[in-house]
Amino acid sequence: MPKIVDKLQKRQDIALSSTELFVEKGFHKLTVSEVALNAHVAKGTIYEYFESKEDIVFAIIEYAQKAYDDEVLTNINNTQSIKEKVSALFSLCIAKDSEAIKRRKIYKEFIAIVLDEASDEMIKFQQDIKNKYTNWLKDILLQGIKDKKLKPEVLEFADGLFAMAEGVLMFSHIQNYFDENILQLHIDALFKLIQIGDDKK
Amino acid sequence: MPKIVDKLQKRQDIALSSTELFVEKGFHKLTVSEVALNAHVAKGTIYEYFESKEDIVFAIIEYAQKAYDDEVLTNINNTQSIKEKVSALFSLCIAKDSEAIKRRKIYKEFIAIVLDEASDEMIKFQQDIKNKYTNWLKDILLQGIKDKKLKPEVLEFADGLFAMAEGVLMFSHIQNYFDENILQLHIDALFKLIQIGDDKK
Amino acid sequence: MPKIVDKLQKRQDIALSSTELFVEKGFHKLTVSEVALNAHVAKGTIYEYFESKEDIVFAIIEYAQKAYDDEVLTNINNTQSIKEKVSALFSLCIAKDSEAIKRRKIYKEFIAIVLDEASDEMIKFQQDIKNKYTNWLKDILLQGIKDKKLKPEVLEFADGLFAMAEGVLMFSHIQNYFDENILQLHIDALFKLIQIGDDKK
Amino acid sequence: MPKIVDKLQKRQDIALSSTELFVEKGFHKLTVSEVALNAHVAKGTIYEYFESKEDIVFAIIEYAQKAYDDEVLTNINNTQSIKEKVSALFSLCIAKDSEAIKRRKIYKEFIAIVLDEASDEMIKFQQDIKNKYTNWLKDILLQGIKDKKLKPEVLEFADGLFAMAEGVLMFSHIQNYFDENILQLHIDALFKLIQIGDDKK
DNA sequence: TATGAATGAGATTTCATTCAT
DNA sequence: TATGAATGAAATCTCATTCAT
Repeated sequence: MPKIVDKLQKRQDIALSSTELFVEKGFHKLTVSEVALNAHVAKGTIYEYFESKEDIVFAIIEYAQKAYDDEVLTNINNTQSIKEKVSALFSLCIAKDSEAIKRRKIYKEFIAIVLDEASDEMIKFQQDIKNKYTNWLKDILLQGIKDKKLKPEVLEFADGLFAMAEGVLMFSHIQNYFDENILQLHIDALFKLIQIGDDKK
Repeated sequence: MPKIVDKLQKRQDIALSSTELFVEKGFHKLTVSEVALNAHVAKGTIYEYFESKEDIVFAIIEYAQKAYDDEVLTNINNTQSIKEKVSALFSLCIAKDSEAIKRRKIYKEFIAIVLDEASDEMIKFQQDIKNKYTNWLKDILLQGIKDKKLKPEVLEFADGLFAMAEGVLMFSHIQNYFDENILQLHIDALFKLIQIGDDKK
Repeated sequence: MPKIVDKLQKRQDIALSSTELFVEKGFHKLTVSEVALNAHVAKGTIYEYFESKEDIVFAIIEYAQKAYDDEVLTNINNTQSIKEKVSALFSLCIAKDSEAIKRRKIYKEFIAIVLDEASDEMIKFQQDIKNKYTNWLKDILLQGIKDKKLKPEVLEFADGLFAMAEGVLMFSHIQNYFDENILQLHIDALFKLIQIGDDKK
Repeated sequence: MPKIVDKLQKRQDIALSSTELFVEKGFHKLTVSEVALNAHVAKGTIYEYFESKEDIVFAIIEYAQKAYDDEVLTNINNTQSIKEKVSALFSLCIAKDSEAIKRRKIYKEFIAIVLDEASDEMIKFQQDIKNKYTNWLKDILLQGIKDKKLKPEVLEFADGLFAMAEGVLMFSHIQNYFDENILQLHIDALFKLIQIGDDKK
């Protein structure tokens, strides 16, 4: 059993050490040799911990996603207003710091892989993310409804909002696109319609 | 005197003949040899009409997009109600016929390429599509506003709607996803909020 | 018969028009397409006047050599002293003007081809050049002997001098090599040994 | 533990095993596939030891040159008279055995490459050879001067002699050229002029 | 005679993966 | 468990030459 822990640990170490590299190069230009070099292990060793290059990249993505999820949850809990919570939920598509840029790149690379040659495992992963975030979003909105701050119809928009965020991400490499806080604007516009009364204050 | 060839025509012929192949295999698994075989020309001939493999794929995408744009415009003009027009605009993300499936695959492959290694030319192309469709959408919505069928605020949702459609596309490979008419539902939900009066009828 | 003249003329035109190109790119990097483009004829037309790419390049070299030979002869006749005549003979390996640099490049490229894959025709051409120049050189030296300005043994050095000049050429791409007037120095050193008496004046 | 390989040794093995092949075909017609076949390794393996085809060929040339240098030095030391030492130095341009023919071919191919598309590295290598041999030659001549067997002026001919040898090499493929011992004749002629007194004995 | 579209063999190089040690 | 040498399939692209028109 400690052996298993060790294996898992090393797997994670390798994946994490190559995250930056993956961000820079993307799936197709990342080579297994580079990953090995970066992790200070031999090329053959990589295959003791991963089944294939795809497996490596998937692990990188999973670890990054896990870390991001934790952070998002924390941020949601640390904010008060509904809109802030929603923004925290979608920070991937809103934030401008370099960490966010890196994460966007990882997520976009993930989507690129899925779009190009979706494996069942990856599709499942994508679906899980979608469900997880949509559920969190619904929880937030439900609370807003309970607190009479949002109209009940708002629930219908949870999925749509998530899709919108995803769509915004797909344009994020366009020059100046993020300068304009696109998703935030969309959220604002939507909230005008679904908030109850007192936004004017 | 030499054989006279309509170079543009032949370029299109080659691109079109390989569209199916591209849909099946995607950018990375498509080989120039296959394209040549498919077009019944020699490998070298391909390079008389295209500069590189990327050029081939881009041509395939461009022709497909052009054909789709024409169809969309026609469909928009052939429908009456605003909602139908909007649905026609987004038919890529709504339709279920095999032709639509193929087109979705092409578009998704295009996005995958852009996400993975965006060339300026491709980004520009993506941006142009976005602008074109958003403008068409705004025209439709404006008409709705003029006809007092839509609240003026609706204009703010044009970009958001487009992003939403794009996002929906990014999930379109998920099992059963399309059975539920996702984007149509989102549009319906949104229209409830932005239509004036008589939707209840 | 006028037809033949025309053919020859056009052959020369094509060759001459591509001389500059050949100087720039060398045999392996020169393409037949470029030659055609440069001569304002179609690719196929080239093969009406030349048998192969090698044939084109050989023609370029031949015309250049012919022109150079004529010039050398003129220069030899226009100078008085023996040493000047010898220098005129070897101007290819001595001169520093851009025209000379171009000619050196052509000749060196010719040697490169011969060294790499000597065809009988090319070897014969090289041999002819060698014989021609050696004979001219001998004529000059003979005159010097007759005029009692050179020791009779000097005749033995004709071949050696030519080889020396050829060898100097083989280093001519070395940085600063030509600044030092290498061949002229060698000739001067040799003349000290073979001149009769009065060089000190 | 992995198979331990002396990378340098293997690099040399591959280069040496392909020397013959290189002699036969020259740079442009030598293919990496052939090199691999010849060395009984896979094509990919070649690239574990060499960066490019040019790198392979350069290695072949370097190893051949190194071996030749050693041999020349030995031969110089094993002979007594100045003229013999000089002949030993230039044995590349004099010897008639098959080994010498092979070495000439290698050297000529090297010159062809340098003439055609000189890389800085290759030019430097050529220059180093030139300097090395010229220095050795000067050492020999200096000893002759010290021993009062050669006139001091002879030193001025060191560079010229080397150029002459190089030049002779450039004609070495001409039919019957070597039968006549060309360079030896040139050397003899020169020595008549620069030797002190007693050559007649 | 002139054209230029078509050819297709062939070359270099990359890199994920395997496996003997 | 760790290694890293070896693999070899596969991919893109070039270009001299041909030939139907």
